[in-house]
Amino acid sequence: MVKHYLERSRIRGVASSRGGRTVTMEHVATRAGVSRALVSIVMRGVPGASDENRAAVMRAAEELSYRPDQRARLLGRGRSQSIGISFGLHDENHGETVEALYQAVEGSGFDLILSPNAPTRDEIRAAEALLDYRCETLVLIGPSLTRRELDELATYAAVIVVARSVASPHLDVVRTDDLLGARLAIEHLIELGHRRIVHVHGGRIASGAERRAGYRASMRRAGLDAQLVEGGRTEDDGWRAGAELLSADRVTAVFAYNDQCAAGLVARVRSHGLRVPDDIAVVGFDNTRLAASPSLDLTTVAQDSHAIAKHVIERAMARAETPTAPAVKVVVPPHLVLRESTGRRRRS
Amino acid sequence: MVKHYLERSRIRGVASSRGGRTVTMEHVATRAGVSRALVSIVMRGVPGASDENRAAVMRAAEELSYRPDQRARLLGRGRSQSIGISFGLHDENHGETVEALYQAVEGSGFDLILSPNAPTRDEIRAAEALLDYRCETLVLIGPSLTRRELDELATYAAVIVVARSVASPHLDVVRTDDLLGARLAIEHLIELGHRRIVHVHGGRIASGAERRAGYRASMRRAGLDAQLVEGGRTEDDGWRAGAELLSADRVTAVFAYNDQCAAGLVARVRSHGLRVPDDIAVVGFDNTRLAASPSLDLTTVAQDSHAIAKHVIERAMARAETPTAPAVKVVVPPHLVLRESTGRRRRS
DNA sequence: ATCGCACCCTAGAGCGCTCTAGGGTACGAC
DNA sequence: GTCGTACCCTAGAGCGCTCTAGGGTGCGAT
Repeated sequence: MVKHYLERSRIRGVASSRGGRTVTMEHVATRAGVSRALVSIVMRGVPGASDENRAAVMRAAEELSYRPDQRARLLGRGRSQSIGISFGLHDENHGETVEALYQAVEGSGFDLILSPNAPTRDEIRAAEALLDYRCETLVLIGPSLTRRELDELATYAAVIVVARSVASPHLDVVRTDDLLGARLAIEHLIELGHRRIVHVHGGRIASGAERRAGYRASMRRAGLDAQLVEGGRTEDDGWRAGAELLSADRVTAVFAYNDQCAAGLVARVRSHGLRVPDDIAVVGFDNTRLAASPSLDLTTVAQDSHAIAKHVIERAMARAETPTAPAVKVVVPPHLVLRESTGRRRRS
Repeated sequence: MVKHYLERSRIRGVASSRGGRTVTMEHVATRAGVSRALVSIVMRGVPGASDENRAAVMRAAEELSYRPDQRARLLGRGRSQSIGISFGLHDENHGETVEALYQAVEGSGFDLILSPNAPTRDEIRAAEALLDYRCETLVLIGPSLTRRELDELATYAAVIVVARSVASPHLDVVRTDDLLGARLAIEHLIELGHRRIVHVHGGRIASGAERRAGYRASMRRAGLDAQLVEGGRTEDDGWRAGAELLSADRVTAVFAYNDQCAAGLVARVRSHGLRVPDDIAVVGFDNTRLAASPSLDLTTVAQDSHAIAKHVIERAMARAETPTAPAVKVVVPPHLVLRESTGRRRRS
């Protein structure tokens, strides 16, 4: 195995000449005895080359272990054909979506460029980095930007907001039907015989309002009283909410904003000697790995990240065609995953 | 606010002409009344422009809301000056490192390009994507590639392995001193009076061997018997290991492979009515958010991700200068974070 | 023969930057 | 006045691709 990098040269011109580390299309063309343009045709997999030459080019590329330079590719084609993704580096659910996006983009000819946001790297920063790469479309997962900021971003590139609802006419939105999700959770609990069902809500976080509304509507429909307790997205929030629950009267079931919140909550009530689901049933949201873990075994509302990803990519491609088309809002139905935290085993 | 994208044209040439969406250096130069080269000088922030022109260029750029095209930038400079990062999309600890890397790279002139790996996107795939962007350096966080595969990657670009030790002479390594970490954990437990200390280990996972060795050495040093139980990196693994622990004899303390494993373990022993730390003390590794959550409040070995990131970037820059220099192995000391799972409160 | 038409293939002009080489200019020293 | 020397600035040649425009070639139809 040749250590190519040992031969690497600091002299700029050398990189593209024969023998240097960087293999370009030129080298492949020469070796295969064809023009650069034809190599381009073959590498892009478009029609316009004879089977014979196609094979020759592929072989030459293989032998030189040639890989097209992505930077040059993007620059060369007029449109960048790349989709920028801004996501929360520490948000497990975002990771799920990103993974699904990679699967969905496969074979579409588009590239994904990631730009994480985190406590020390805000969303504006993340989005700007994507703009610098001339992404045609910005996919923002669960953004906490204001509507004004989102609209401004939309002046620079097409923007698709995921996992949050925004009414702006300039933004495509793809999100889970949180209302339905909440309804599935509540109806399940009611069916199990619960009457005093509390919602530990997410406050102003993305989707918080929708889940709250869904909870309220479902309770009303069943003729039950809604009872809200402030929660949040983290275990800490759930833990705190748990304390409040313990002091509440005869609560038998809880619908939490998300799985993490539910986890903290479960930990708290368990630490007070109560059992889940016997003393208190719990439903989460998102179906994260955590929910599936045996220590929690949490009934939860699962978002269909594959469907979401599929729609996002479709939207992105459609936008690339017709930038001026009116904004599209896609709502994807979730489904309920039954586990022990609502007594799956008792039922079966 | 003008909706630039509404004016976007499919006609290729138009993009660079005045009035189109894409603002190029040319436009800024014209507006500021200078050459493209001077705009380049100003945008790069290098010396060679008068204060007067510098201001004029900045103003023109501002007015046109110009941002240099990153793709062209990378292509234009001979060296790509970009560092590719491969990380586990679902690994919380990797996220921590990535965030620290973004902070560390700040102002260095280098760019970070992310490529996640996940169950449906293997590490080879992730690394290849980075090669396509002509990253000078590949930073692989906790890779589970074989040494052979790593060595092969090193023939295409400089490779820095993070959070795993590899003996190859072609690979720089930056990692936490796992031996020391294990020692800190064990010595802490011993100091608290524990004698029967079990290690729920990580098997063949990255760092698993080192932490095991550190545990063994520390126990031996204290004249105690080592006792290993198979664990892993997930809560499930910890949960399963917990079962085995419960049947073990008079174990009073556990050192787990990582925080997640510890969490599963704690959940299991608690579900059997045992209390942490009263009946059993637990120490984790990584100091993830989870460890800090009130439901766990886990004593844990904290990796210094900022120091690690700093070393990684330093290494990457040094490699860019002297690709042929011998491999450097950097070991960063961790520290112990005391929390309730080993009885912090009792001590104070 | 001549034309029309696929089908292959290539030349060459970009894409939007960077950076080298070299041209002015101003000013102090001689 | 001449030279040296900073200091600014610009022309223009890349970087490694893509893609349009157009040049063969071979073959069946006329």
